[in-house]
Amino acid sequence: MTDPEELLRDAGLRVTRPRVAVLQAVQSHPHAQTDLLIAEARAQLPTLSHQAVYDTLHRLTAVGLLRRIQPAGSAARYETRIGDNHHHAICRSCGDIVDVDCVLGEAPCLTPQGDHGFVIDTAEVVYWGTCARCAS
Amino acid sequence: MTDPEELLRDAGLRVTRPRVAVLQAVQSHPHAQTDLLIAEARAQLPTLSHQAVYDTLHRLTAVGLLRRIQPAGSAARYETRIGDNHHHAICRSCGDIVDVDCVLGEAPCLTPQGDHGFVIDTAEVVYWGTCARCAS
DNA sequence: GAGTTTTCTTGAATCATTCAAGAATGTGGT
DNA sequence: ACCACATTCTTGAATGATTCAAGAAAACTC
Repeated sequence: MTDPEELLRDAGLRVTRPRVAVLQAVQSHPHAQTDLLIAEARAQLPTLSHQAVYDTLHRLTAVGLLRRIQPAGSAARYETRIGDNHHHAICRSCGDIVDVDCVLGEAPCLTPQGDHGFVIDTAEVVYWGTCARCAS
Repeated sequence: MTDPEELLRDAGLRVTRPRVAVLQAVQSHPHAQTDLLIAEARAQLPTLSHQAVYDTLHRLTAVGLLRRIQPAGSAARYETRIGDNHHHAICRSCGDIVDVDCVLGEAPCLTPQGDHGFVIDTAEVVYWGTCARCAS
């Protein structure tokens, strides 16, 4: 199911032009930063305010339609692939991000030692390196 | 070896009062954010500028004396424990960070599948959850 | 189609961080 | 110890992503 209107309605949110435009922008540009999403959404809806995009991204993240990624040294990024415990590889050179399915089927490190009484709900893994293009 | 002056000299850096004060601040406040480190360093050196602290933190990170951590939703944090591939558990409620030694002795997920040709040098793991105090 | 609530626009504010230029300080050689 | 030079520090302004606030516009309900 990738229809923006349907996704919004099923999440219990009002279906508005700004929300549809933002969701489509994220769908077609995975891992994009907010400023690119603003530009993309404005291609559909030129009068759209940046604030509406910020609001929408927060809202969609809160209801679970989007996942927010905030790698060190980068502004926030968003993706629609959620709930499958995948991780990310980030290029130190160009900042490009690709999805990575963890080798270990299950969430790998969910029971660390010496956790000081933490109740852990998520293990987030980021692979830092150099992408194929930058490596050559 | 934890003597600030010696550490700086061995790293090939000039030993200055600001650098000593900043390094001591990080040593005694692991995972602290920059603003706290500025305050702590100023307890030793009241005239210290914030810019000197930023410069010093960058410099010490570049030469490997410090490690920078930038969890989602937080300003940059620094620690002196480096080079041992340890990870962090972060409390969603209070933002507290504790060190965690990974269950798997070796860097756990350094050979992900479908890496799209990435040359990966580091796997960073962040455990998100609730700390003991906030859970009660 | 009217009312109510939610959402959007506009414009200003915030915060961590960075930039830039001149003053101060550390270090190696005499 | 002192000098010269390079590095580092202070000061003050600028940046950029994000948030705050108030009124206008648009959805959904009946």
